[in-house]
Amino acid sequence: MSTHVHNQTLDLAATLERLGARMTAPRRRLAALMERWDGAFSPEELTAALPDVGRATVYRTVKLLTEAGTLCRTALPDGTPRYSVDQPHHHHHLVCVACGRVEPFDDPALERAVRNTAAGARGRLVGHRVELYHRCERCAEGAW
Amino acid sequence: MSTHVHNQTLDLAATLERLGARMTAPRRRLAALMERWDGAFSPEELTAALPDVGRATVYRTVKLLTEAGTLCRTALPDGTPRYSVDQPHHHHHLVCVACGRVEPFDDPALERAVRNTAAGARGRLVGHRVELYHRCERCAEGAW
DNA sequence: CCTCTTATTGAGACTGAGTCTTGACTAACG
DNA sequence: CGTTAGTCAAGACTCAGTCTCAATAAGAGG
Repeated sequence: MSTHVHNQTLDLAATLERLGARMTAPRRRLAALMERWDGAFSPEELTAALPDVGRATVYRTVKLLTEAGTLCRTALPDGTPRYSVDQPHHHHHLVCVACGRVEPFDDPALERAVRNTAAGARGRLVGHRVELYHRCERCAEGAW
Repeated sequence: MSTHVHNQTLDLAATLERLGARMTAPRRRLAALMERWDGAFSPEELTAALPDVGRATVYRTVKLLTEAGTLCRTALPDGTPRYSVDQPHHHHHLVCVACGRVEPFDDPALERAVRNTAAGARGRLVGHRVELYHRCERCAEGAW
């Protein structure tokens, strides 16, 4: 049993292993940062937090982890990207319109409703996305 | 009764009136184009279709109409913008993952489910968005 | 350990969407 | 008509995201 609890959520080593990719310092630093990040983030924010890691590397790593299914990408209606460490199961997003924080949630009743709606739609359904916009407790208090 | 049926959906004249803005040739051309456009569009597509209208004008007009509530903006998960002539009532989007076409839909049962989920969420809910991704009939046939 | 191969890196050039600036134009109204 | 303020097109600018390339270092095999 080691002293440090290593990143279980991202499981970087396993992911890279699976992809046949190398474990490098920038990747480790990025993974650690995402892990301890509170909520969702954009590549820009990661770059700002790690100025000595090249922009290209940040974008490459985020893309890599997204394709590996480790990260989950979404976009606000204005197109701003939000990445978050993916929940292994199907889920949706609760987005704070003030601070941009994204929390995952899921609700079986909602899923059922979506499936029912889908049944009525023409064509082959391949997926769906639900986003709830709110003002989180923190922002509601602060009256931003 | 005039020979031409004018744009009822966009109701450009009324919208501009309401904003105290002027009715100009580029705006008329853009409105007509959006009106006859099949599905959702991006500013880029409008620009390509009307090469002699300046890019800035296209973006300004789209922004104007969006703020006026005449257009409705959304973004695919990859951030690509999709604008569509807004339905006056609350609705959601059925997006074809192959051709990018967006159709509005609404479903009272789904709305109820969202409202129920919202009731369980912390903070003040200010809105929601549901997107169903499918392969539309046209694309399903064509096997794109 | 050492060496070799090859993936990965950071710097910076590049791209393309979207915005801003500017001088010319014109809609709207008297 | 004449005036004037909103709007126009062109093109400079910005900024996120991608690509190129020479230098570096993982990690496998000796």
